[in-house]
Amino acid sequence: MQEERRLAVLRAIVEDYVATEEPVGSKALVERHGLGVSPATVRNDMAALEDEGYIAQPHTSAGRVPTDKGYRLFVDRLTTVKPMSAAERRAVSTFLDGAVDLDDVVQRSVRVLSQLTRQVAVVQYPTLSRSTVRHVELVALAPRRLLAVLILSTGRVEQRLVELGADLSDEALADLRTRVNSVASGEIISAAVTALRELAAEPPTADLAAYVGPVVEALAEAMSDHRLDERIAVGGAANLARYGDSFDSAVRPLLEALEEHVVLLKLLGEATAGGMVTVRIGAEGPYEQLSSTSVVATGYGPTDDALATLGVVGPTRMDYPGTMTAVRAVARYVSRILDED
Amino acid sequence: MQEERRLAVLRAIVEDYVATEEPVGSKALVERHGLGVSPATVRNDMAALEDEGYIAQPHTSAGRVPTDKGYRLFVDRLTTVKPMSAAERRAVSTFLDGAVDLDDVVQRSVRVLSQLTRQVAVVQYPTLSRSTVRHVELVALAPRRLLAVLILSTGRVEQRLVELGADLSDEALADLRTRVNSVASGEIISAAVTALRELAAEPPTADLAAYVGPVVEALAEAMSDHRLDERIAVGGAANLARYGDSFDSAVRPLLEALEEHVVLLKLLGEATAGGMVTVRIGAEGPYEQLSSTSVVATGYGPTDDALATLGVVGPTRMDYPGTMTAVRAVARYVSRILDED
DNA sequence: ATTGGCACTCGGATCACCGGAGTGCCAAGC
DNA sequence: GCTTGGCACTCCGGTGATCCGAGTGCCAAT
Repeated sequence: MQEERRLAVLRAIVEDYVATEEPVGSKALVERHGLGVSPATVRNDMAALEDEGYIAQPHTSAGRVPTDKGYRLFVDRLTTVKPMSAAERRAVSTFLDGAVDLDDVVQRSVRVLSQLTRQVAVVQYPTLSRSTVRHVELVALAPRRLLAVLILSTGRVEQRLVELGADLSDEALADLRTRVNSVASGEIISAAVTALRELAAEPPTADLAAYVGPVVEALAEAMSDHRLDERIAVGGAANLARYGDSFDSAVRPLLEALEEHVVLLKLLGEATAGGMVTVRIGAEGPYEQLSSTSVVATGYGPTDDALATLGVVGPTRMDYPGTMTAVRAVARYVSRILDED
Repeated sequence: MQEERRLAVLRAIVEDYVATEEPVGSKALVERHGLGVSPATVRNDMAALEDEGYIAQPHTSAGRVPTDKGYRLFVDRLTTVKPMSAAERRAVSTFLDGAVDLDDVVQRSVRVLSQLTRQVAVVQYPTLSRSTVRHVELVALAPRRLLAVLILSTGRVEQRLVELGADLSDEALADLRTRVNSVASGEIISAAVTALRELAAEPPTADLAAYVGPVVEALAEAMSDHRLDERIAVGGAANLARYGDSFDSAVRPLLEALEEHVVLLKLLGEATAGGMVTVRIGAEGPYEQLSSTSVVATGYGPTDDALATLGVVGPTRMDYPGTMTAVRAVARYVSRILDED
């Protein structure tokens, strides 16, 4: 069946090109891979593949190079999952296990991911929207000023200063504290916000009417602070130095993107749950200038639904199978760690 | 006086080389700058400058290029302070004035500095060691667990969970809170740590003996957490794309350094107080691999003694006067902003 | 459908060549 | 004693010309 062999040829081309970074010709192909046909046959297949847009030649009479479409087919149908070596696996787990807090987990993830893939790694901090409120604390700093401390299930702590319109008694504070916690603790952020707003709309006692407003507003603001959703860690930018050719055209926009966290987030895309790894190849992404870079990403988080996204960014010419398993593995480990505490 | 003219020649060489990125020859030199002598004279001066090691020729019969030593002399003696344009000044102040909190101030500083200098900007977060304790708050979360919140004069807030060996009464907590604040509030970090340790060593009441230890330890640990001293923001890495030539040799190690915050800190060097800008040229720095990059940095902070360091990193071939004024200006603005609140 | 053969293409390396910018030095001039 | 014009020399960098080889497409044979 020649259709089958054509795909084998495409796979071989992709693998060789990724390994050598040079256009691959028919002869070298039959030598390096054990497909039992002659170069001429392969040439016919290549011509067909080129007609269908899976490969292209940079110049007449040069070898073939996969197109975005070719990579896409490769990723979708030709990838054989290659497991990580035991050593790699061990390195990941021991390195990540040493983390002391959320920041550290993210930091270490970025590092290990970039080293594993030799690519630029990007890890989004766990999103607030999916996490739950563990506890709310209200602390009187002065008669008319208090500190609202918000502790989330992800381990993140946010605090806000609140100025009050009237002096606050200890009893009222204690009352407010219990009421706030009873409606918010254990709730998903979004649910907590609405519950708090309801509380503010109908103050249970006249005593509280003067305080509940500003306190709830401060908490709601802290919970939905969008700047937090945008927090991102980047690592392994030095790997960009391996781009070698096509410098100003490829690396510069990428470096710019890495500093624009909003852009980066859009690049990573929506978090995908359940161990699914998303691959965006070249021009499939949202940014024209990054048409020669691919993104391999996946969601991660305690349960099955993703809390945030993590992945790597690299040239379209990258080792997709290896990168995908690395991304998947790191996501799994991070999820497990976040689950523990 | 020929000595004087020699220096003028050196200055002209540096300026031209920085502007054109090409070795500068005697003829072009007399044309572009109005030194009223002939090329031959300049050639003699150049020969002398070369003997003294201030300039060098990349190849025989090419123009001259400044050496590190030449840049050093230029920076030390030949720099004329060039003030920023009114527009630039306005841009800096309006951009920085929009900052909402400490993080934002640092973030914006990095951005404005990198845009101003078209170089990689580095800003160290205000060091804890110089800041003072504004307030300590202790919050009971459970009978045997409390949250210690540390508020610093820089606006930074740190919190630690503390597990206690025995149940804590409200009265003891209030007592502990006042005692801790009375010895720590307003003190420099280092003084606060020692004062707290003394408190822990000799508990004033038997009641407190069981709690004061862990609480003080948590606070002291938060105060002297060295990871905080290492926090750094980097921006403008995309400017590295302008390096063009000498890529793997120069950009790669720099990208690596930018991720190693410890390295970066060492690179920035000690904070210098009082508006003094430090310039480290090429091999003067502590890292061999960064021998073709220079660092322009200065301390910044509310008063005259520096709280932290900020600066830019770029190729030895950079516009030193412009960069120095930009760094100085940003440091001044940031200092002022930190002073306000 | 596959394969060997063959003519053809074209990119990239090599080499010779040349021009021009720049230098060093020397002798003449102020 | 500087400065300057002149001059021979060097050598980098660009421009062609040439050549080699990898690779292709096509065709006829199997």
